[in-house]
Amino acid sequence: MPDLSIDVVAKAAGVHRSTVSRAFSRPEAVKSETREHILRVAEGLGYTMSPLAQALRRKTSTFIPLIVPDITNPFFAELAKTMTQAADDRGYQLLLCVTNGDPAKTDGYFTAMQAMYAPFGIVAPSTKVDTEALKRFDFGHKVVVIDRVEGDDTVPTVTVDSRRGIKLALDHLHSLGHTSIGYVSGIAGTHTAQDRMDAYLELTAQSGSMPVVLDSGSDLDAGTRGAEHFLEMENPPTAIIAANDMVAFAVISALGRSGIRVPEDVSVIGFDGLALGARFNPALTTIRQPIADMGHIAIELAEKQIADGSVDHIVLEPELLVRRSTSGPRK
Amino acid sequence: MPDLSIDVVAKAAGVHRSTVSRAFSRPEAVKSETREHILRVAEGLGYTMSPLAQALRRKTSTFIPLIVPDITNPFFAELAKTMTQAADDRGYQLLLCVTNGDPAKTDGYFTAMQAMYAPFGIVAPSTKVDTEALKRFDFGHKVVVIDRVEGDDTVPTVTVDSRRGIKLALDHLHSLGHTSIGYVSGIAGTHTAQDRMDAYLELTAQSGSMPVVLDSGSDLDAGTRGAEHFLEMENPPTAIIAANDMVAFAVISALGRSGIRVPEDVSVIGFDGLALGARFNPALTTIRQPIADMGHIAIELAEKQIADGSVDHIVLEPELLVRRSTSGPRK
DNA sequence: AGTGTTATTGCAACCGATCTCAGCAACCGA
DNA sequence: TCGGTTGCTGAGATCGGTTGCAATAACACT
Repeated sequence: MPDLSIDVVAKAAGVHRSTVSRAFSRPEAVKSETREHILRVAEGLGYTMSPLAQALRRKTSTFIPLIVPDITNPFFAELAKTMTQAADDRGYQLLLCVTNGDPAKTDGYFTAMQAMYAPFGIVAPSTKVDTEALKRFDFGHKVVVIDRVEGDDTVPTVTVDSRRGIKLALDHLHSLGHTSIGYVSGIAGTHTAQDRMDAYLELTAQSGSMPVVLDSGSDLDAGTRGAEHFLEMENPPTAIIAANDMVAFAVISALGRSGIRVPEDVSVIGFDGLALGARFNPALTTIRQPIADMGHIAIELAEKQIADGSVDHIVLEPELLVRRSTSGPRK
Repeated sequence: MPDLSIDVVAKAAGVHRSTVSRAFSRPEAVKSETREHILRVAEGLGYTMSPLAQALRRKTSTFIPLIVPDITNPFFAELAKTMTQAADDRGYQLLLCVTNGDPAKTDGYFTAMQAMYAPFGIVAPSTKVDTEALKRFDFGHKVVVIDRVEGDDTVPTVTVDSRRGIKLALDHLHSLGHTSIGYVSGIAGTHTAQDRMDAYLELTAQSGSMPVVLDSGSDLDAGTRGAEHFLEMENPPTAIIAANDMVAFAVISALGRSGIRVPEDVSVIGFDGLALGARFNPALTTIRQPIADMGHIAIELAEKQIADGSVDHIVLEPELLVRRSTSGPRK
């Protein structure tokens, strides 16, 4: 395969480089028969334009980084999946960047994304977003954040209404007859995690019951610790809200290890709506986040910001997904 | 932030472009004090080289694509995670490409990877690898496959010894007293999936028992169907080997829905060793694949092939990971 | 001092595109 | 028929680096 450059196509089609370039990138600027001829020749040669060269010259590319802390977490995996699709649909190439929670790495990805002339980037954080860090980078590069951001309206965000989600969970549990409902907090130190916790505390207080926070840690073992705490209680709650599905899994697993059954002995409800939940034992009742929508919207927000400079903050509605991990309280 | 190019650094340091270039890319070709001076100036300016421009000129980049069918599948997610790390360590940038099993997309990624001058790529397939497709692309671009490849020794591969893994599972189950052991096949139509199945069939026959294939499908619902099949049997096996952890999850979940408990009523063992398995209910006994090693080795194989043209086929040893989903057969 | 090496650095072409500007036809109205 | 548009294409500079080659300086040796 002899190196295929714009010049060989040009020669083969008997026109100048610049005409070939236009035939591809600005079709209306070329007589249509010329264009078709060029396109045909290119097709025959199996030619495609070099995204590198394009990016270099245009100072803008179609690479768009998605920065996630941990791809092993199914929430981010599902997000990545739908976003790859969404990006593809619009002619972008998603570059998945995994930071493992290391802020230095996040920084590195930001500079890399600048160097690659990414038109914008998406960040799904595991910690509260450092808006200063965001600012440090040439703000010609837009970023949209999948979380709430505090005290800074200049960056577009997508989130789901945490309070509403927790309310759905609480209502569901109440309607099943539960009155003592515990809470195990989330994996990450995000605003979202914070919001869910706050919502739980407030709403529980409002309904006149006592909040029971089984664990408020923010690492992967919160679920396990929450379960341990539960086991030590004299009067444990009859239901547990987990701040996210992964934690719910861990809680149920740890409980099961001690012979506590879900939902017979205690109900557990998650938050996320992972596909995996349907295959858990028991299938997990949960608050579903519209992950696919979040992906699409994140990209739309970025494009919108570029187009007209507007900075939106979209808040999506979660929904209750009843499966098998919740039932009436044990008598 | 005024556009930072090699020229502004050169001017600031009082040397020529090419010297700056060499200071970065070929340090030994520059007098050490000059180099240090340049580096210091660059540092002060916050300058980094443009990977795009470098790749364009050098006709080789540090972008290395990892092509996976589905990032939502924890096996691939874990692979991606360790590979990002492994790639990083060696100065590569991993580009995660998700095909959703679409061969056309795979093709697309291949051409894209050529265009980006990727030195090589890694493919973790969901179907039998189409070696023809691999060949169609300029073979200057090396590919290493994470699966066995049939009838073609020109592609480096990494796999784990399927037969050995199945044997470990069988031995474990036998040692617990099981004699009737069923099998639910894997998600993907890979050679690996095939090998596991074949190994099960052969080894079971050798031990004088009857193989019981509960489902041989290759989609996500194999587990569910396998469980249904199990429930319909008059004399169901007392243990089940699932071709991979995800299937095992589905089997256990579906069984649980019908009141069958694991491991009390039936033992289930998976294959993969996903971290998730530890948080399943019950924690999953499984055959662990050294996923992290596979990632590192894949990259090493690629580098080795580039260096000396050698094409290796590495077969790794799996290991038994006993958790809670297996126990003695029910009396 | 004269000559041969070797270590450094500058020059300029090149990678594969884009884009401004200028040139040239064809076309329009007067 | 002539000046003014308009539509299309070619020239050539440019994006941010790399690299072979030439030039110069420094050093060694006879």
